Amino acid sequence: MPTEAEPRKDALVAAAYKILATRGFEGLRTREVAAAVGVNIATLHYYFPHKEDLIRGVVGYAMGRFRETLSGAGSAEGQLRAHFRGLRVLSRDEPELFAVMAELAIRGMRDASLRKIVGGTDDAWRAMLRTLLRRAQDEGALRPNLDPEGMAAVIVATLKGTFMLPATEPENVERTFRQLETLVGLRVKRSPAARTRVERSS
Amino acid sequence: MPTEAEPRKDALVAAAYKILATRGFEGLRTREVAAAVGVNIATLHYYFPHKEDLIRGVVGYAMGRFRETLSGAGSAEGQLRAHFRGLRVLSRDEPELFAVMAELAIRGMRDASLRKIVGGTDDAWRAMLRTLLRRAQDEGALRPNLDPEGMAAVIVATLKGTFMLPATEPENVERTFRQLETLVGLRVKRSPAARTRVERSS
DNA sequence: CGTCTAATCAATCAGATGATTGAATCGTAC
DNA sequence: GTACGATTCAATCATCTGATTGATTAGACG
Repeated sequence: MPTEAEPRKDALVAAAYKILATRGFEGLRTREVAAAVGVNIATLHYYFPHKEDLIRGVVGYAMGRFRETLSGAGSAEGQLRAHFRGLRVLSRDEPELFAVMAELAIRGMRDASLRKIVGGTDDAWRAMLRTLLRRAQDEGALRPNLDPEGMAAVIVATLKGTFMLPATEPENVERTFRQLETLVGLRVKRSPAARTRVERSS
Repeated sequence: MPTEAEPRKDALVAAAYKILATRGFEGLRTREVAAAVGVNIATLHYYFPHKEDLIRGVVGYAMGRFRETLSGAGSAEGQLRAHFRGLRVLSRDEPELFAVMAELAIRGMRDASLRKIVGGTDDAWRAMLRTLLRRAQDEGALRPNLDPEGMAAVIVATLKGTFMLPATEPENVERTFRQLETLVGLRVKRSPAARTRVERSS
């Protein structure tokens, strides 16, 4: 357990994480991080010689925090549902995580080593979804005419756009979410003013 | 035409826009903006008393630049196709615009007035897509069992996640794009092991 | 020419910011 | 209790950064 080994170090990372979530990189100051922990700036530099080192600490923490949510067990359909539910809960209880991830994603555009980390997590996420989709499809729980690879890419992109760049009311977030589930086949189409006609395109 | 009225002012905004795209808010310095135009800092402050004023200028420029791409004429299906094609081209020729939009979207989380602007553009985008989808649907060019409202939300979220937070290789961007078009019905399902059956939902 | 205004610049300020230094403090081993 | 390594702090540095000041230039107008 690396947690209790260096409490001060972890506290500094946690404080930086919080500030990064609320103020972004634009407003991340070493002094403020130290103050939040109630520690002298020199102490911060004792553990993290350079600001960049502290940032790497936050990156590791945030990415690990997110990767935790990727795990799961049970049927593929169940895991899929659990994954969606988990994200919904996460966005409600811990929106800071998405704020931090967004900051990191953007910074990754200018920082090759960070881009590698963020991209890796992204790829892992997409790979997990692809596998889950394929398995759920084999279980017969999903639309059969669905490309798992492409759909996984769309899901990841949609969730990133929804949770990491939420420029609108929560109602739109929920609508996006539901539509995504419908597209995958996890949700029955419940159109109230539904068209009962169904044109055939072919 | 507000463009040629104040060339220096526009040049400053353009320079700030460029720096914002490459360095983000984290690396936006008034001195650098002034230097890029070849002008004294005091001159910058003559036109933009505060840094925030300059930023507002960039916001207006970027948002206007993006809203331009939302226009269109012709059949709904044609407009939809044109819209997707336009975004593809834009992401290839002018990725800075998406970088700036991402910066603004994130900053909007902490700045109410900015959030209003970004959210407004977002809403307009979604509304346009919804209308287009509905019309294309009436034209019979799209899957009939598709909720325009929900699908518009998903499309916007996906495109934001894809272009504004591109943490992966371009190949994934293209895959996401194609899958999105397939979902809407703009692209024939070219699955080699294709299913010819078409399920009825009701 | 003289005056007024818009535009521009060199020089500078005040505060912020990442980082360093040298001196405590504290617990542990001898 | 002395010595030593690990922590922590007060004080300070060097630089950066947004902003201001006062002077200068250029053009318009009479």
